[in-house]
Amino acid sequence: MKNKIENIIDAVVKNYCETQNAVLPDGFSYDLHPPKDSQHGDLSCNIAFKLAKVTRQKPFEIAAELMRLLEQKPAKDSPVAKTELAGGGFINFFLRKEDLGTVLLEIHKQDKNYGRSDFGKGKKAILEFVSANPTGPLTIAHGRQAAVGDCLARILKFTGHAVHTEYYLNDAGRQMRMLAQSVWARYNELLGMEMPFPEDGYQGDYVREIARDIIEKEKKDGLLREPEEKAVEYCGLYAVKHLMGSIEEDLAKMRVHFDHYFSEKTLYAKKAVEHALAVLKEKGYLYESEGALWFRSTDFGDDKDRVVKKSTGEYTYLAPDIAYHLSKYERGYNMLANFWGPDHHGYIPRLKAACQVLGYPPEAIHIGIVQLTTLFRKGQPVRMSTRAGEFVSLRELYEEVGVDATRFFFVMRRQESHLDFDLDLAKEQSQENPVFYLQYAHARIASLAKYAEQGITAPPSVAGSRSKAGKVDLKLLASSEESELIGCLSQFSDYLIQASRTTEPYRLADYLRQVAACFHKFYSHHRVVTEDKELTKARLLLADATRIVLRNGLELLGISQPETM
RNA sequence: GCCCCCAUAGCUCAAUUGGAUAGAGCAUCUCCUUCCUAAGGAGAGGGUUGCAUGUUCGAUUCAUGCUGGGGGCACCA
Repeated sequence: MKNKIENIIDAVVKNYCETQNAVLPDGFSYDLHPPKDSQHGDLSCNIAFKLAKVTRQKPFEIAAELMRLLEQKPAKDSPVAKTELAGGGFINFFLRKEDLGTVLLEIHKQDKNYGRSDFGKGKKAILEFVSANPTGPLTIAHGRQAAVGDCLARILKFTGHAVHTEYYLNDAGRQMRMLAQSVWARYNELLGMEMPFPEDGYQGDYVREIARDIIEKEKKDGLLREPEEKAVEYCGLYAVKHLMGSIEEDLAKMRVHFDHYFSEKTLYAKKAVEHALAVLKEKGYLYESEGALWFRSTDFGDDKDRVVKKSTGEYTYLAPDIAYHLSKYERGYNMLANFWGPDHHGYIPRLKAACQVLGYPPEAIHIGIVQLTTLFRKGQPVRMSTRAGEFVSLRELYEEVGVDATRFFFVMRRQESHLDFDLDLAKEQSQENPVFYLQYAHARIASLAKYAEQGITAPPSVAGSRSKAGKVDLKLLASSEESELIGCLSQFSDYLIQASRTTEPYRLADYLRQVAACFHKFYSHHRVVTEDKELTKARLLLADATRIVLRNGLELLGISQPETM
């Protein structure tokens, strides 16, 4: 429906430009969407204001001229019932009720595909997120990154991108050695040997448990008789395997899927780091100073140039990371999105710089921060500290409040904003809980459909209304609540595109709340199943279209869609 | 000291690439159920969008400065 209006407007604008001898600049665009105030019509357009910039004429006069042209050459088959000039230059379109409602038939026809678009045009996107070092269980912070990244992956797929998700596994650095040494120290301690615990070692109980596992399930006290170097290495490998197992288990429980776990180690094995630095050098962004190798990241807006190879001959963290991103480029991904914790804030400019050198245009690079979460219990913040080993793990969270609430709370705010997570609210199965508000709407519709099927007046079932959808009289859905709900449902795809463009899944969560609110409002104002069979049919169609949007939307958020509550 | 982010109702947050009278939820108060799930709905109160200047037909949105809060400034990862 919107497309039809767009075509009409485009034709008139073309016509107008010819009479004015005006040429539209590149990237010229205008808005066409339902206005906040439904009194302003079903679709509102700001084209006159935009044209004013080009032709330097008054918006109101332009709009008046456009209206004149519109009336002069009315498009055949136009769904527009009335056009109105208002607010100093807005052109408002009022659609015929029966045309407005055709979106409901569209929703039924497309069903699980309703909301899909080709916005991404098949672009190959690679999403990297979580990428937690396997030095402990996943934390709440990782959980939010997981939820945001996974939702975005689902949304990008739905909006026409070829999406690949990856977890970058730092299995080669100093923290790995520290983990190995920590486990080795606990191993010795458990066997009654004297051994000081490493100064910056990992204090958490899980380290001791891993050491105990090695003793009980694998080696008994055998490691003591091996060369220390080998024993430590064994501890490290065992710990990584164990921790990654637990991490993957958490992610699976959270319904977060990764297509690939990319090991940092493999970069060294393939000499990929040398290769990457050679590329930088070839492009002229590498230089030597004070015995170290530097990347000239300041050419791309970084504060200072960055060392990639220390004077000791070791690589910094940045070097393999550049190699990793070169691999993304060489594997053909033309859009990349990374989600990191706030501690990586200052690291963004240098990696963006690197990605640009490697060949990515700036607009294809989306490196974003997912801010921290503070848990609240009884109005008080819950203390979390990884250092002391007393953190609240992601597992504890989703086991306490459930995966649905966990995922929803994690994505319901813009990811760059700090999140307050009210544990009591998330567990409460009540009106105050936003995730239940959505699920309740879905369950209500399911229940409504069941009721309709066994209704005394024998109205058509929802399934039946689908097959006979063409016979539904859409004009009957004329109340403001019904129009509002229809308008809301028709915007599903717009919001998904917006979420894709900004890489912000919270926009979908926000939209679904609108859908649920519109439905609840409609439901409480109008009885769906009545003696009036035609009206019942139309309203059931509307309810079922709402169900489809809610289901598709919740699916994209990775949240279940209960039939009963 | 330098750089980045944030500042909207008492609280938590929205406001569609700059659009019409800045909206929800919570909290406070009032009301709605012989009838499809009241886990819902209707209404009231609550705002100089931190301050100032500028750009614009139009600014919560953009620019500059200031105030207040958070984070970052490694040959760490």
